[in-house]
This record gives sequence, structure tokens and C-alpha cells, in this order.
Amino acid sequence: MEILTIQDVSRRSGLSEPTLRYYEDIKLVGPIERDERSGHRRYRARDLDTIEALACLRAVGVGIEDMRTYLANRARGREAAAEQRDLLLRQAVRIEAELAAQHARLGYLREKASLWDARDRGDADAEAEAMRHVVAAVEKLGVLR
Amino acid sequence: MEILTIQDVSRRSGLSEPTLRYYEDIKLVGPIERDERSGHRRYRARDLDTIEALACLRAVGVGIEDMRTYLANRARGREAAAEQRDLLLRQAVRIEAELAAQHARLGYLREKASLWDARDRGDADAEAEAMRHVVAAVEKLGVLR
DNA sequence: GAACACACCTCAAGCGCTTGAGGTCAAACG
DNA sequence: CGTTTGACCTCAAGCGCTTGAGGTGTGTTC
Repeated sequence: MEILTIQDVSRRSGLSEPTLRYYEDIKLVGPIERDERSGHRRYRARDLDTIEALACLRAVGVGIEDMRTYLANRARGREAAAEQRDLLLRQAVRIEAELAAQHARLGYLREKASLWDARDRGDADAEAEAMRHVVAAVEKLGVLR
Repeated sequence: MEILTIQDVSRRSGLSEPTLRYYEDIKLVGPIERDERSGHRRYRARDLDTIEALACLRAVGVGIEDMRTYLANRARGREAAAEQRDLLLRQAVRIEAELAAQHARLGYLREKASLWDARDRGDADAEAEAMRHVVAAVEKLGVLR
């Protein structure tokens, strides 16, 4: 029955100390026990388990409300397994879309950079060429119109 | 010399109306002319040009301060071309890193989903197997320690 | 025993927007 | 000619944290 400081938990979970305090404020975790004298947070191993799971979800861009749902499903166990799976699959689909978007963004940046590179070198032909590539990349970005 | 409403600009740039107002508030663009009677914003073609450029930068995750730098470089023209190119390349590198991170995230979500799927089906063997995959995926996520 | 470092605490403000409430103006309808 | 519709306005609060200020507690050093 080990006791962990907020620093320990921060290091092991990858969440910052303010984030850990924040998660407690909004009752996503805890309430966490406190040291009588100092008022400092004292985490238990069970708290760490939960927090590590949340850290993974956060890393994949899951929002607070979905985290609450996740914890609730987890508490219900096998009974809510199908819902849990679907929640995770929906997130996976989201990430796939973002992945495609990132590719388009990268293309745009590279083309735009080479446009300014051509300008820097004073190469008018390369500049005109790069301009066309930028226009094409912007289309893929799907942002304008 | 066409006049554009905020709605026009929103549609063409892909930025929401509140975002356009916000950008004016923080003096990233404008000040934009107003209709005498109604006080509504009236955009000119030059405004739209700037805003479209900002929309692309925003789409690729460039922050407000870097946008300011970008606009300043652009105003300086060829003279600041090298700086402009470097700013864009730095962003490209950032996106590449995020791309790799997204792959890891996607892997984690897929494995975790199949873990809960196994639980849902009550397949203990598949569950144990999926658990190992999850652990491996978490490593790649690089979040816990 | 005083002074320091260090980990922790709380509280408030900032980021880059989004959402919503509440109100104004202009044209169109009955 | 009153009213509805629609696009616009401003202002305030919310999101999910991060950053910073200002203060307390504990353990080590001189």
C-alpha cells in the first residue's frame, strides 16, 4: 500500500501536475486523500491505474466527457464491453480522418516553403512553378471556399 | 472594388464568423471598415487575401504569434523570404512529428477496442492476447513512464 | 536555531477560439 | 404600416488546460 506524491503520479502518467489537480477539481478522478499536516495529495495505486488509463485516452485526443463515459463503462465491466469497444472505435475513425488531414497540411507547408525559397533565391521560374503547387496543395487542404 | 459581408468572407476562407471577429479584436487583421448605418463589417478584396492566407496557416496548426510573424515577413516581401521559408519548414517538421504520433494513437485505439471486443464476446484467450497488444501499443504511445 | 531549498498548495489569468444570450438594422410580408 | 425574418452586432462564459503569482510545509545546511 504505497503512497505516491503528485510528482510521482505526474512522472508515471505523463500528465502535468496542474492537469492532475484540474482532473480532481472537475471530479474526473478522486477525491484524492490528503496528508493531514501539509494538505498535500497522497495517491494510491488504484488512483494511478485510473489516471494512466486517462492519460492514454487524453493522448489520443479523447475529450473529458468521453473520458467520464469510459470510466463509467469500465466500472460496469463486461456488461458495458460493447459500448466501450464502440467508443474506442469511434475515436479511431476520428484519428484516421485527422491523419489524412495532416498529410494534406504537410504538403501545403512544404510547397509554400519552396515558394519562399524560390523567392529567396530570386528564381522567377521556380517561383511560378511553386505557386502552382501551392494552389494545388490548398485545394487538398480543403479549407478555402 | 467589391464589398464583402462577414458571411461571404467566412464562406470563402473557411473561418467561422466568431473567429473573424476574434482576429479583428486581437488586431491580427484589420481594422475592417464598417457600414455607416448598421455598423456591420465590410471587407475588401485585400482583406480577403490576407484572411485566406491566415486560414491556411491556421489549418496547419500555426499559432497566432507565428501568424503575426508571417504577415510581417510577407509585408517585407523578398527581403524576408528566407525567414518566411524557415518559419514554414519549422511547421512542416512539427506536422511530421504529429503524424508519427497519430499513427501510434491509432494503433492504441484499435488494440484497445479489440480488447473490449474480446471481453464482449467472452473470449478469454482473445482477451489475453489483446492485452499484450495493448501493452505494446502503449509503449509506442510514449506517454506512460 | 536561523536560513535555505524544494515540493506542494490555491487562486487568477491567459490561450484560441466556440457557444449563447440579448439587441439592432433592413428588407419583405401580410 | 406593423411584424416577421435574417444577417449582423456586442458581451460574457465556457473549454481544457498552462502559466504565474504568492504562500505554506518539511527537511537539510551552516
